[in-house]
Amino acid sequence: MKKRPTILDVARHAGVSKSTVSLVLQNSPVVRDTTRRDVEKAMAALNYVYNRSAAGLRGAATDLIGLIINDLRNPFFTEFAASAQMAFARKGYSTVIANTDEDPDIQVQVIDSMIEHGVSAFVISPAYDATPAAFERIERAGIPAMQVLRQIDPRTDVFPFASLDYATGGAVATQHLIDLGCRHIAFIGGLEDRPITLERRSGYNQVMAEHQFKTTHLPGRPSRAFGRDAALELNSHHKSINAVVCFSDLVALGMLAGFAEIGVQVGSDFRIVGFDDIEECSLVYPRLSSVRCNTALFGEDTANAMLDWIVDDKRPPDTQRYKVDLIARQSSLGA
Amino acid sequence: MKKRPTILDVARHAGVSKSTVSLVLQNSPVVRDTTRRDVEKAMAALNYVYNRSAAGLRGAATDLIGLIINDLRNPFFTEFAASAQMAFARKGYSTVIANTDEDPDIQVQVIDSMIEHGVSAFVISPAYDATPAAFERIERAGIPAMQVLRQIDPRTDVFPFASLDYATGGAVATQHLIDLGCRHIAFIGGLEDRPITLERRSGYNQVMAEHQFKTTHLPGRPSRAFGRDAALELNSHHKSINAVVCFSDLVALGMLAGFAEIGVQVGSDFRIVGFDDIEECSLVYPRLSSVRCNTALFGEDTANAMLDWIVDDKRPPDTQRYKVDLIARQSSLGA
DNA sequence: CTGAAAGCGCTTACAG
DNA sequence: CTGAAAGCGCTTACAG
Repeated sequence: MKKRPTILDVARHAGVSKSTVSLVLQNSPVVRDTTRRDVEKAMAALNYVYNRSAAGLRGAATDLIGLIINDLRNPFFTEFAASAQMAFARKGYSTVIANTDEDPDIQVQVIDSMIEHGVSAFVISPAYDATPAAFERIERAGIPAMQVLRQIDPRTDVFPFASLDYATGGAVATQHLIDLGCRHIAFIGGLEDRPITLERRSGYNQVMAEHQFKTTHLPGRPSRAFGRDAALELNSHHKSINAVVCFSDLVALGMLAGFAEIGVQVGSDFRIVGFDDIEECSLVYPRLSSVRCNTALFGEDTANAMLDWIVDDKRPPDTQRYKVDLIARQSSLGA
Repeated sequence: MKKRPTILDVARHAGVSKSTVSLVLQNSPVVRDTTRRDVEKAMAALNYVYNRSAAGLRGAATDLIGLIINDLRNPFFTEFAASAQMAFARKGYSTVIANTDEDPDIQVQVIDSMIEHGVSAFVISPAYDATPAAFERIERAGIPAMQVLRQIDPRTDVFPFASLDYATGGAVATQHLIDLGCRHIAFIGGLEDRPITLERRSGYNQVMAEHQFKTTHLPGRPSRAFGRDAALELNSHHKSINAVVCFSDLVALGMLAGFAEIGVQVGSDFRIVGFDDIEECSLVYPRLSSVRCNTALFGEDTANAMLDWIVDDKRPPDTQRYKVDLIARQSSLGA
């Protein structure tokens, strides 16, 4: 673990001054091609590695992006994070990812740490109950930050918000079931009072109201376990319900498992539409209808929007809603 | 976005020299408590943020760990990465995560980038077909690195390897099915010649050989889609097979879906054991028996092993195999 | 196009 | 316990 060569070593080896080496490093057009080649040869020979700490110290912007995710184990967020990270990587940016596990304290801690590391931007899918402290620190540090998927700080003029058009998704799913002849449709899952629950359910509420159908909501955690319980619950206490829009695919998949246990035929006896369209939807039996959020594209677009901001100073709109689509499959259409 | 205060500003504000501030920053015991308090008050008042680039430049080790994952979208790797990241975070280390998507070129690129950022260690679940270039660069940079889950570089004395005891897992799963009376057991899934496939299958092969039972292997991608196809395939062309050890839970879950489609009762007509024990196993119907790998613990232990290495200079063993357990559920035991 | 010089914000001996 | 000084490896004007 001997000392690494510096630009001075490279300069000596190539027979130029260290400024010239620095210029080559920055791809300056001002350096003669032959000189550039000499320098590059020297760097290769000496096994030179660029020291970003030194560069950052002198004022050059770092190419580090902080990506903070409330629940990295959830496939939906994983997909988002992986897509964003790869989009950043394609443009030469490195990503520091942290999972906060919905813990506001961890969130503050990782934000502080990333600020110290000099990240040049934040993309945050925040934990709920985040204290204002989290965003305050970012604001004081003057670092551009976007909130995605959950709007915690109301000042979207400071922290632009990007998410998916959940309300429309809920509406389209509900209308789809009505078009199939369903009248007794429930909305299953989602923790009460959470913005995302409210958004997804608002579309359902609105369409049901338009048709003057009665709404039913069984709130609950967005998990398979809750979905399974909900299926059993509906079967014993809400016999009239014969179709559901689920808060998430995990809930819908749990319901699929629950109905399989008690022998209810999903797709004919009972129709289900999930939400998110995770990969598994097209692979389970029966195939699960779902509102596709195209998380991968969303992650990529968010990354690019952020790069536009920090590179070209083109600030994203205060609020951006990406389109969602209904993917109809066996669980609502039948076999 | 005004300039941030430096230790010099803090020193002035607190009426001490900047060395003293630096000492406080490093929690040196040499500073008087009252002085420390003054300095801390000044830092709070000025909204001081520590500049790690500057510190790193002067020689202090960075607290950055590079975590490189071949497929971050796979829940198994997500779980590993999230656990490792959180274990690092608990000890005050930040993690740069990159997903290589099995692309050796991206892998080389992110390794280079992380070296430039001065990561003080690498934990790598490498892409297959990685050129030796990837590890060579790390070696030349003299950065401690562990390979996990896949051993690409044979020099485990340089790059310690940590994984799970897959061979024993395969053996235990097979023996479990034999204990239940099965004789015609196949091993389903896993790409041929991949080390992990060979390891997981070797346990199966060995136990089958001990009992002088005939082995059957249907290789294939570790995906739900392949599992579903394999179920149909077995049903039409391998009628005698009535039990399987699957390469992964995804394959097993796919088979569950496939058998559901064609009306085969899993748990009685046919027994299935998966591999990995992802969360979903205990939530599908029928509950899926699986070889539990305890990925979360593995991720945490790996992180701690790495910290022992870089903090206390306690190098991990060349090869480490973490224990796996069979979790028997309905898909093998019956309802 | 290239060189010499100053300085980014810290840490590290070294005196006191 | 605290101060003054040097230096980490770069970048950035500024001359030439």
